Amino acid sequence: MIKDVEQQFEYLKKGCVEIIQEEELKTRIERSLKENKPLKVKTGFDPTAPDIHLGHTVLLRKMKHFQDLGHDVIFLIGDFTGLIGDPSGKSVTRPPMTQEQIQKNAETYKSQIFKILDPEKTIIDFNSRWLGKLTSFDIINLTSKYTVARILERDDFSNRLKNGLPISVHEILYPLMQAYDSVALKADVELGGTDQKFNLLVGREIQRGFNQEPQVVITVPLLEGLDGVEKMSKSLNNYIGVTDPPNEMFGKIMSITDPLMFRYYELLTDLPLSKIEQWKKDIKENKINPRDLKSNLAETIVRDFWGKEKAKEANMEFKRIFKLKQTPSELEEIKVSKPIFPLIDLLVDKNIFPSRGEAKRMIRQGGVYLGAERVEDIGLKIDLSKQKHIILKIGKRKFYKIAMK
RNA sequence: GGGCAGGUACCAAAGUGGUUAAAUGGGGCGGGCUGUAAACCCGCUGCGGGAACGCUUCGGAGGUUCGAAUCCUUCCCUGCCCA
Repeated sequence: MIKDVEQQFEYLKKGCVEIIQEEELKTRIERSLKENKPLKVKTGFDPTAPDIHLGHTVLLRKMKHFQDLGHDVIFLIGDFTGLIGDPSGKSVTRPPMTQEQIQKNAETYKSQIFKILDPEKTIIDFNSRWLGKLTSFDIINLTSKYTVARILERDDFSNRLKNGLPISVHEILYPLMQAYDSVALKADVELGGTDQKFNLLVGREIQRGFNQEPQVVITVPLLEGLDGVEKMSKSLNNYIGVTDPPNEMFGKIMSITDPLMFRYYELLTDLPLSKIEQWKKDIKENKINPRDLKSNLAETIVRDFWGKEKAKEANMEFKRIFKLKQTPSELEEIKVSKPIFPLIDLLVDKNIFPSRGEAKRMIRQGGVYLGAERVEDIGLKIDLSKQKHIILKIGKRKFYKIAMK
């Protein structure tokens, strides 16, 4: 463990967008060292989306850095604030989650976050523990410590206000509730994505209101998703999940754009910036093929989650399929009970397409292949009476093996 | 409580009695070119049907009409102004 304040500070600062305030962080580190008392570092997570993707790992990696230095990291599951949902314009109050659901999601989180965090050093907590106990009096007391004008400063709110969109009262409570978490935990530091900056700052104000020393706020960048524009999220379906199988993970990374590749290098690997800058130069000067750099990135990331062997295999598999145009060595098998049946039926029954219209459209457009042949006829029947199985290919990357039961 | 403006497909946004399964843009998907990159080109994008065609959609429920997303009634929702 690093005993020097400046060194700790530098270690923590790397990769952050903002630290509010830097001096305060140094002071806290110093005190923590002197009193031999770890800092309490809080990070909140949504209870309804326990599927961790690479976007979350940017934050998790920073949490890990704090753990490396011996500080206490609190993985806070917002099971109570989840009832509100971080304001996003869709101002629906979500039904409360049952105890079982919460527990289940927590377990899922555990199984995923410990690919990065140290299980021994991670404290998992739930904010319903204190938010659920607040009385009406407590809530009024809490709301008295902040003003409407300041709440409405929040980007999302001011935009909606400007555009004549609704803002429900419960939504403006969200930042206050999240802020109260910091009071309840007596947090020294709160970590979050840059989109959380407002909420994190309210935490400081509310802590002051409760006569606590305001937390240091640290923001980390939001990772762009596969499209390279929107932030990575499950709902936009532009994500790479930490539980994605090696081949899938590898493939997804290979599909990103070149600029995004550098972003991923920066935020998802430990490579020094100087190296990354050098590569950018090399590409410009045609010294290096971006494709090779990308497969290197893919292998590096897959290795972090699946180990060296699997990562290598994924790389080879990728080459086999896309470079050598061979079929994957392992593919999803579809078992059928009849030897002869219309292809369309299969496509819909096995949920490859949501409707017959969609399936027909795809065939008409030449996106369906059987074996090496592109399917031309919508009414085509699959015949398994002469061969054991047949390879079905949808688009460029989906493969299935059809065989008799 | 009063006045005004709105609620259209994944999103944005046209359409104000038939020619509208609903313009256009974005997104998504497929094809071509490639490095599963970018850019670019072509196509598709409610459900069923091989097709002809049929069926269900324009906040909800009723109604007028041969015929409604378009007119009427009512309810729900949103924004703005006034109180």
